[in-house]
Amino acid sequence: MLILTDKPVRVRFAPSPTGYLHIGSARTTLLTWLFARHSNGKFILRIEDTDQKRFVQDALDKLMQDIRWLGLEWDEGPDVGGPYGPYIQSERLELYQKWAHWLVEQGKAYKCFATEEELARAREISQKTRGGRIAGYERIYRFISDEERAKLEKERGSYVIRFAMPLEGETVAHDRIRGDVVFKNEELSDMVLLKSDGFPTYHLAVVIDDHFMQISHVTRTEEWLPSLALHHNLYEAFGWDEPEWVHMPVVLNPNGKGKMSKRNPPMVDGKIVPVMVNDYREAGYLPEALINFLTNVGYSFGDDQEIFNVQDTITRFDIDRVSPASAAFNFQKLVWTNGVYIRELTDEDLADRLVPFLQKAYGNVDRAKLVKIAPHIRERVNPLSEAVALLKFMFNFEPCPNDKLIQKNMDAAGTRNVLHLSYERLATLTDFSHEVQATVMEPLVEQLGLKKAQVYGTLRMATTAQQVSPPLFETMEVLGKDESLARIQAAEAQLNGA
RNA sequence: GCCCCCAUCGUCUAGUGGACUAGGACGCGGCCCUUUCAAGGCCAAAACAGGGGUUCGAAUCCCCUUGGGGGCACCA
Repeated sequence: MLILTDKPVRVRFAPSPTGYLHIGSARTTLLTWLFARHSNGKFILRIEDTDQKRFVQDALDKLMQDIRWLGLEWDEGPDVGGPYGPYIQSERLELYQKWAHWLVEQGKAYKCFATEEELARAREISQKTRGGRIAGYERIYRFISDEERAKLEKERGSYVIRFAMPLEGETVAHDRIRGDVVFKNEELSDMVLLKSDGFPTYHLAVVIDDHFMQISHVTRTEEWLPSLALHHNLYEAFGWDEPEWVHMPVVLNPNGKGKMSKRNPPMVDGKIVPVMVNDYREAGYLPEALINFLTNVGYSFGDDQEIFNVQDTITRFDIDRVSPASAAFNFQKLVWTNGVYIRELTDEDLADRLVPFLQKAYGNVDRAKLVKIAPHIRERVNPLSEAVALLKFMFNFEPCPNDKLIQKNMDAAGTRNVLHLSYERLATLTDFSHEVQATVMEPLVEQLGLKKAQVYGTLRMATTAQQVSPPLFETMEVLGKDESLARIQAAEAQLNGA
């Protein structure tokens, strides 16, 4: 692909601080960040808080926390500063106001005094008389005389500033991954640039900030494509060099119907698929797995490799390989990817990552024990929060009732017998390793003429009270001889009492 | 409704006019392994939306249709 700009790469992620980070935003942020890192450019975080009505306390902190958790560090931003600050739009109001009025002076924008009612009426008339077309209905104050304008300003006081779009011809903007995008000017509206409260709209703020922050490439999702004509014309009106446009595909629901949305959470296998990055962290998805997975939503390296680390991803990333087509969120593949990463963790690392989940559920946890059990649960905890249920027997053991103790095709007497004989054999061991346990237990199974599932199932229920647990002998080894035998004995006693 | 974007297995995708009897991965199905649950191994099913062109030759280029997505605010 031909290089359209030789300016140093400076790209930004510009969220509106309304809550946690959306998984779709995370994907867009990731691709933007990869582009910056690959190009040795700058990745900038800018906060677009120009809607006072949507202000959410704490949202900024949550947002930054989520982005950092993913490992997408920014070079310039609200907390780290930088040469083009401030990086919060509400702190840049004067700039927007100055340039909005400059456009008015140049005759490229105008003050609009329309009330909501006037606008509604104009829209209605436009719809009726123009074959359903509503573009342009808002131009009621575009062509009035200077005298009228002065009069209205005196009478009404408040106004918005609208951009005067070209009325005929075409607007053509070039997108890096879509090529030329053509708009018929007669279809376009005069959008509001400066609201009556003096705050800019997104359209004005984004163009001014991107210009003054020297943004080289505007990366955002497809949702913004319809306003590309406006932004393109704004650059022209200001007489500024246009950045390169890069409109990325959106992330759709797992079923491909509609954007991922937390308001209508997608379902897979009857379960809700998390939409916010924060939910993935709390469920126990590894950030590196999320990054790996997200890289392949709407992007691919072109080979058959599925697992790659961040460093390789940065090195090999090529923005021209971003697909123009929207992509469904393949939740099952994310789960699989997460499993791959979990299995690659060392015992220590896995234990460390497990601690917060177990601590939350059971209070203080013994890390040394976790390290010991780690190899036996590695392929059984995906996401990590599943460890809470799987390891309950270690941290909050509650003996199981007799009916659970008694296995398929067995009765109380048989079960008691299994427990008793197992106890006797295991009690003789000085080495309680799982290998040695097997050497005494396998012959017992044969001697009893029972199935392994029956004998081991009985012991599993006795020692863990769980239908599902790590492998039995390994589990008893970690539990220790004393504790294991005590539980077996207690189970037998419980059965005797019945 | 109008405007914009998009179109290969169920899903993510490879593919940039001949190497395509279309490759990989997830998922699904089967078999194996197995003390539960996983993990793992092997095998299989599964797609170029349709129609016109262009070309010696089209999954690849063009047009139309259809389908999907996005947008139509003093929200971003």
